[in-house]
Amino acid sequence: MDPEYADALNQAIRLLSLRHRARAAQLLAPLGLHAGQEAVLLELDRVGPLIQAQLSEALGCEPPSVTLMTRKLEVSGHIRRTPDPADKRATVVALTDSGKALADQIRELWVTLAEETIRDLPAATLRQLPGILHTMSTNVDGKSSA
Amino acid sequence: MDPEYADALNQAIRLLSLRHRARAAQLLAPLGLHAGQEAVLLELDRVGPLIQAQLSEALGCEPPSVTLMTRKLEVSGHIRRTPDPADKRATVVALTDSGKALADQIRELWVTLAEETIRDLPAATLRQLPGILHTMSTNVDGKSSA
DNA sequence: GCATAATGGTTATGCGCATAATCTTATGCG
DNA sequence: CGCATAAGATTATGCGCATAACCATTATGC
Repeated sequence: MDPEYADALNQAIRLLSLRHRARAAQLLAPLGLHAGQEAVLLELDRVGPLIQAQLSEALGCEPPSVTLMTRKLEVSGHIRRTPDPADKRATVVALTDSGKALADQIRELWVTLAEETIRDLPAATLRQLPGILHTMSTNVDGKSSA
Repeated sequence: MDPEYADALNQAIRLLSLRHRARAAQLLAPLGLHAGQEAVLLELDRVGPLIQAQLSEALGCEPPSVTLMTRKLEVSGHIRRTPDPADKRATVVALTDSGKALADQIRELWVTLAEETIRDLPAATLRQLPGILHTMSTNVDGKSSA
């Protein structure tokens, strides 16, 4: 492959990551949230209470990160962490009412973020875009291939 | 816009960011580099010595981040930081020989990373992809609009 | 020509991510 | 059973990013 193309591609992905995350942080700040925490709330709102291991899998980040993030969301009052009666190792994490309310607000913010992001892209591109991004994610995911 | 589409899009971007960065980190680790440092070396290799403010602009991250990253790359011996004689506030950053050699290796790694990333994507998509990513980046970049 | 603003850097602090090591509980197998 | 192994979670540490506050230098405008 052409090294210039490779460089342009990797750089573009890196820049998009930085900027998209930065913009998300701007939008989430008024809610008292930091970028990354919204994924926890949205996931819990989608599928209900989860074990931290399941949450880790869903978020695509490692267990230690989940421990710290959930702890902070707990002290903020948006999440409840209770020991799993069926498995004494596990702790199940669930949304509080405040967390549910926040999830709704996040979803609204995310519509505006998505609209900003795709501005001026043709409709045909928009139809393919989620699939393209998903393909690239799984392509580069070490856990599935290796 | 459809909230589900927005959610899927934002989530896909977040996941791609995490995974692409994680894979980059895996590839860079044997070189003794951490994800993010490669951008410094590649940029300096592209355009030559830079003031930190210019580097900050080019990398898309804030000056304090540049201070810390360049310091670490300096102690690793891949970069030289010298005071700018023309402007006593500025410090100019340049690659050492070791840094140049590393930049070459990074470019090779980035070809394999890019090839992995775009596996199974149709050629038509590949032609548009850099433009799409760039459009989204600038769309979501606060500094241009706000 | 001097006060004021703007620019370049750094320090301090905090968050999200990572890996490595450790502890506890579950589970599989002889 | 009992014991080795796996799985869930945490602690410690380190990096890349951010913002806020601060200092030193340069540029600006009356």
